[in-house]
Amino acid sequence: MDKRELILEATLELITENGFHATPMSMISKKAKVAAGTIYHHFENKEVLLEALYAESKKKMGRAMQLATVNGENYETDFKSIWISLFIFYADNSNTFQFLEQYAQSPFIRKETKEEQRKHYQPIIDFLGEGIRKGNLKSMDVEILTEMVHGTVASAAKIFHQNKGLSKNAIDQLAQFAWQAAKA
Amino acid sequence: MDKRELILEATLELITENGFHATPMSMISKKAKVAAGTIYHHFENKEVLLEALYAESKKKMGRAMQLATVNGENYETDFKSIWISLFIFYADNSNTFQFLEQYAQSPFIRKETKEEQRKHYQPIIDFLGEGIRKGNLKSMDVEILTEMVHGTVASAAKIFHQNKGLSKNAIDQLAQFAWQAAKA
Amino acid sequence: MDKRELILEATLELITENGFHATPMSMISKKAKVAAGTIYHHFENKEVLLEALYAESKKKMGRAMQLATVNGENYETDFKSIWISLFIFYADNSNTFQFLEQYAQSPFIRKETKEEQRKHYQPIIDFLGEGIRKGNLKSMDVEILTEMVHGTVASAAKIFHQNKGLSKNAIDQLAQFAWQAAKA
Amino acid sequence: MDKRELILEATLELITENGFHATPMSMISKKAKVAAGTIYHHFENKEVLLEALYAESKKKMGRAMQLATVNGENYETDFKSIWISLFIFYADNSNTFQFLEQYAQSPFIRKETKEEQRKHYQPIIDFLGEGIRKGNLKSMDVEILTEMVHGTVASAAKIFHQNKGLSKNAIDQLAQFAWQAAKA
DNA sequence: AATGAATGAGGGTTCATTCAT
DNA sequence: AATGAATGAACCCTCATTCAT
Repeated sequence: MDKRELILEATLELITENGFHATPMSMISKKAKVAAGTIYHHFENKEVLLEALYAESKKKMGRAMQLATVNGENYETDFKSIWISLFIFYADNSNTFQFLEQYAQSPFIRKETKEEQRKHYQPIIDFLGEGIRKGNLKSMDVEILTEMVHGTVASAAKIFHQNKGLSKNAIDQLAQFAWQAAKA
Repeated sequence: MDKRELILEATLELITENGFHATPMSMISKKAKVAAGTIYHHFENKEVLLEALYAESKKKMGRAMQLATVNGENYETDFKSIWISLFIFYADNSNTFQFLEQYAQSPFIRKETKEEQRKHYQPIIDFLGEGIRKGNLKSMDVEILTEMVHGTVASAAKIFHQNKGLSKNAIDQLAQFAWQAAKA
Repeated sequence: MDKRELILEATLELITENGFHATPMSMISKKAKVAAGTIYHHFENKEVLLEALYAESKKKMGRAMQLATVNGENYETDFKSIWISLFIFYADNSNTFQFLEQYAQSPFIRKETKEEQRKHYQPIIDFLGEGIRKGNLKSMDVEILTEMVHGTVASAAKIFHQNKGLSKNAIDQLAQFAWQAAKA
Repeated sequence: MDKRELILEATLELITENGFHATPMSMISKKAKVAAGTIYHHFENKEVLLEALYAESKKKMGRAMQLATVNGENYETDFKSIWISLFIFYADNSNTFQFLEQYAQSPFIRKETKEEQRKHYQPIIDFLGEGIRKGNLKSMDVEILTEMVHGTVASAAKIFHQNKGLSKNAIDQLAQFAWQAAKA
């Protein structure tokens, strides 16, 4: 397996468990079964490693949302489909979820990196923007609405991980929670 | 001013800015204008200092919510009043908000500490539980509903701090967002 | 004894023996019988430690030259007296001599530090300048003459240390060597 | 061009600029446009590379002095001719000069290597020895005299490089400085 | 209670060297 | 002969904590 991949994986696991500063490079190298110096062949330093992990995670999140079945016939159905896709991604990838939550606003990630990775989030912004224009959603600033809707997914995922699971019914109820909040 | 208070204040400010591990005790002692050893007269070690800060912050949050005018006449009005009280506390105390968000789930805070500080949160759980029983709110697990509603406040506060402000109108709209989500 | 002094002394000894990069801070701390961190209480980092040592050494050199008996009656006698004073300092302080020779032009010492420490050398420049004006010495650029005369002292000191000693006679002969070179 | 030669050249340039320990093998390999491993095909390790460079440099110095026109008619003229030949070599090859000055006494060069490379210096020792015997030069230990005379060349070269040049006149004056110092 | 110099374990990072290709 | 990814020991430096004052 690619060493770069092994390092990123070990980093994700350790960093969500211990936090950035409580995860020494030596611990990462041990978990990745790689020499300490090898990490530095692939990542300039610890910060760059973190940023690479952030970029990788955002990319995966973007891909997950594109798996939602959106056919444009019924806005509510499409909305819930996207909501559930993201929820499932967060539920299935607890480390990635925690990592993104924790580092989204941290000073470890440079503004430019965040800006650049925003592209993976653009489709959902567009979808909500369209909903606002068409009158399906509340007439709000689209950035604010996006943040609020995303907040409902994040809260739901947090509950999922605390509970170590959630029934199909409960998930649908939470999607409904989000939909009623956002709809016009 | 009490040295203990000065230390806690300096810690809050520095830790939200830099994170736990990127905030040396020496930096705290400098900001608090206190000798390094003095911190250890008031707090056994760095972790204990953090836990004390957590307890203090939760207490303040609890007090803020008790300022809401809840008269029991109209459930929706009371719901929004509490929602806005908490939001205002988070808006006015950005460091405390950030700190609680960041460390609520971090491994730095021992489970027992978290459990103990839950008491400050009990009134709102009771209020929502009553709403469910009375049929004002969705019939959901009260813990789940509480987490979801709290999530809307946290998202709103995050937006407030990113935007560096939010109009009265926008705040009311966000309270409405939460209410429509939660109501039966 | 002052820890700062102990550290400087250990550094001088080790650095002349091994060179800057071959002398780990851990080695210095061990020789000075001081914890590694203690060095950093007295010197910001390794480079600053080196610069402090340089400044200290230049100061000592300046003091040594002021011990020469210069009465202004006979220029040749005064010239040789100064020459021998500096020679004796270099002979008696082999480490300081080696250190100054080695680091005088090294990139470790910042230009500003060198400029600043030049003051300890000013008296001899003045003395040689006066000799040129009065016709006692060759009519040359005073900086060049100073460098050449200093070179003779340095060469003599090098010989002294290689030979592990030099007779009074030989020293006088070398002072004479320098005088004949420099005199008009 | 021969890779061995490229490596030696890169090493000379980098080592005079940064010093031995501040010049990683990777830096040398990059400058020489050669893979890291390739250096180890030509030189057993870093120390051996340094010693090879030392030997090469001493050889070049020896060759330069042999270019002096020495016809045995006038000792003073021959003395100055040799002095100037060496000076010109040091002036033209600033890196080699610096390197030899810096590493002549350093612990990096083994005694045996230094002994072996002394052969390139033998002709000048013989020339000065003859001058002493014939009464042209001061009656001194020939090794001491050689060191002192060489010191004047080295000082002159140092001045040359600091000044970034020196007039023909000045050079003659410095040769005269050396001659008056050494002559009987 | 308060101070701050001192400690030394442990962190991020570098780099001489190896070895499979 | 030549390559360059990989190694891991060793470096500089930081910082939680102690303790004599």
